[in-house]
Amino acid sequence: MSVKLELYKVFKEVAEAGNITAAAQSLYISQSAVSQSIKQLESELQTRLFSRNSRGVTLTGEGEMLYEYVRSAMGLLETGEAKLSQTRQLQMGHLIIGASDTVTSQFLLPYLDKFHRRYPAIRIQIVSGRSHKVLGLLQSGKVDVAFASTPSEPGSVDAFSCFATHSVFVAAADYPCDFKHVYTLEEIARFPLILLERKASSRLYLEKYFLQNGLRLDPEIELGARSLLVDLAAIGFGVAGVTEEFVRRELDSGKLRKLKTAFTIPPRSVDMCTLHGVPLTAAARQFVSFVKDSLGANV
Amino acid sequence: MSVKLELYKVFKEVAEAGNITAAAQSLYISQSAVSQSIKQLESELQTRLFSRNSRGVTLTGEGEMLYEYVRSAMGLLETGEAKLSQTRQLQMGHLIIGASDTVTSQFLLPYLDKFHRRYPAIRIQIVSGRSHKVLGLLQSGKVDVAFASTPSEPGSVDAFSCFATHSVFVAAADYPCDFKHVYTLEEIARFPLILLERKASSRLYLEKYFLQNGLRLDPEIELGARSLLVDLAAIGFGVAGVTEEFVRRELDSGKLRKLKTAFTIPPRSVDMCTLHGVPLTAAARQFVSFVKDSLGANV
DNA sequence: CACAGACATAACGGCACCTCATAAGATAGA
DNA sequence: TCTATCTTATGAGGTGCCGTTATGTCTGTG
Repeated sequence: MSVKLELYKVFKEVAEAGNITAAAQSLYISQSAVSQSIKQLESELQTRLFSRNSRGVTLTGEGEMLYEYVRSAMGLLETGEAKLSQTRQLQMGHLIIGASDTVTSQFLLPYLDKFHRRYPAIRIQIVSGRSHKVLGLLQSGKVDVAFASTPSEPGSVDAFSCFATHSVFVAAADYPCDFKHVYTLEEIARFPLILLERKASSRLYLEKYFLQNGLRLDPEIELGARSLLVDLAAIGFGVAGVTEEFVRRELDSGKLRKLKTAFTIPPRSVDMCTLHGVPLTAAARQFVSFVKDSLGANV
Repeated sequence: MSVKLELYKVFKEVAEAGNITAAAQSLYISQSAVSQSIKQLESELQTRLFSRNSRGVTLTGEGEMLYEYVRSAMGLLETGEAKLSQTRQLQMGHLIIGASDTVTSQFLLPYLDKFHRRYPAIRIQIVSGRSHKVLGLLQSGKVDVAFASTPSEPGSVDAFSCFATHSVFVAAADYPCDFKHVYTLEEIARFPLILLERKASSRLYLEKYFLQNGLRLDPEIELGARSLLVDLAAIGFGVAGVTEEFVRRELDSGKLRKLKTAFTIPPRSVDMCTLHGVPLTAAARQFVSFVKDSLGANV
């Protein structure tokens, strides 16, 4: 493979033209240059590739064999370049997003829908997972974009805040509690609590906040899925610690009511994260600006 | 495909090394050159192919896609070159010979056998056909070497005389004729004759010779295969016009006897023909010198 | 026999590529 | 936090290669 690859390009052209002069014209170089290139290639391969006659040149047996390989190889490179060009024009491509189910359904869905309608040739893949997991996938290059709260290592990822989540406590409208009363931390902690399982970052965040104020959270019920949490709260099992943005519908419909509190848990931001300094694929780049633009317009 | 192919060689190396400096060492050029090449490739493809970080470089999504194509393409070129090299060393290849069945069995066989034992990796293919047909195949490049008598266009083919064939008339030892008598053309023509079918060049040659002397040959029996001719003559059907060299065994064993003639039909040469000015494949070249050397040694 | 067409050869000139040198970042270890 | 040592990027400059022009050689063709 020490042969200069440019020579193969000339070789292919000559083989197809069957005529050095014509090949030279196709290549926009002089006949002399082509002649010399073929000579050089033959010398480097130590094989006669063409037989010359007065009406042009013809491939020898060996030349014909080589031509098949060269043709395929050039074809491959050409299709590679073509695909690259398509990708650049977002006419194909692959976008892998890491996000939790909640973020996907509560926030991402409309963007995915719009993006997919705008660029139907781009395959979108969602890898489901919590903040920590998807950030790991981002670091290892398994996903192009990750949606997470509280990025662990701020230095290595670029984060764009998409929306804030507020932790609140809710109960069924007919739950035996005073919705007019302004509850303290201690009072909240004494309710029969319904919380997410401990792996969820919002649960950990909540627990941490209470602990900072000297209180241990001891939930009555722990659940894995957010929808179950809402359902149990709605039928009056107790007070649920939830993210306000994700129960907006139930609050609006009156199915659940928010408890007034004397304290305010600082909101947490859900960020769209990409690896710092690592170039995105065209598709990912487009998706990111897509989301940023949409959010920027809304502000 | 306007991209300089050399850049792909560099690209592949860098992709595999994951490190520009290391790739530069593998390519025996400076790090700077590699850096510039990658930059140029990315600019020409208008696509970021690598992401740079302090410990080296990594392929982007697009780069990875392109790499697969480039790797395959380079692989193809490499195997092409490898095959070429094998061919040159006669460790593989293809040799197509055009010859009549008679020439093959009566003359070629020992050479084929020896050649094949010497270069077992070379596939030998025999295309069976008479002089005219195999010369046509030679002209159109379907065969590398053709064995024929009386080449039609002396200018365009190189012919090497392999052996002479002598037309003679034979009969069974007990055939009612005088083997002491010296026959004239007319006397021969009056025998019940056994000849090959008219397509055979030796038959045509014989007919032509008689015609030049004002005689039409009117055979009793016409046959397609030489062995049948011998068989029929042997059981006394008549006098057969044959090529002496091809009935040597029968003459020696006394199964057939030659009739003495007052005339001598000029011998015809069977030539090994190759296209003039057209380079042979390594295998063909080797076979031709093989035959020439063997015959030269015998002379 | 002259001419046209095709490939080969020779000599030269420019520019692309490579090298050297240095800068700029990032990481790891003290 | 500072330094040593990786990495890649960039700048400047020389030279070898490649392509150009011009001419030679050969072969069919009118």
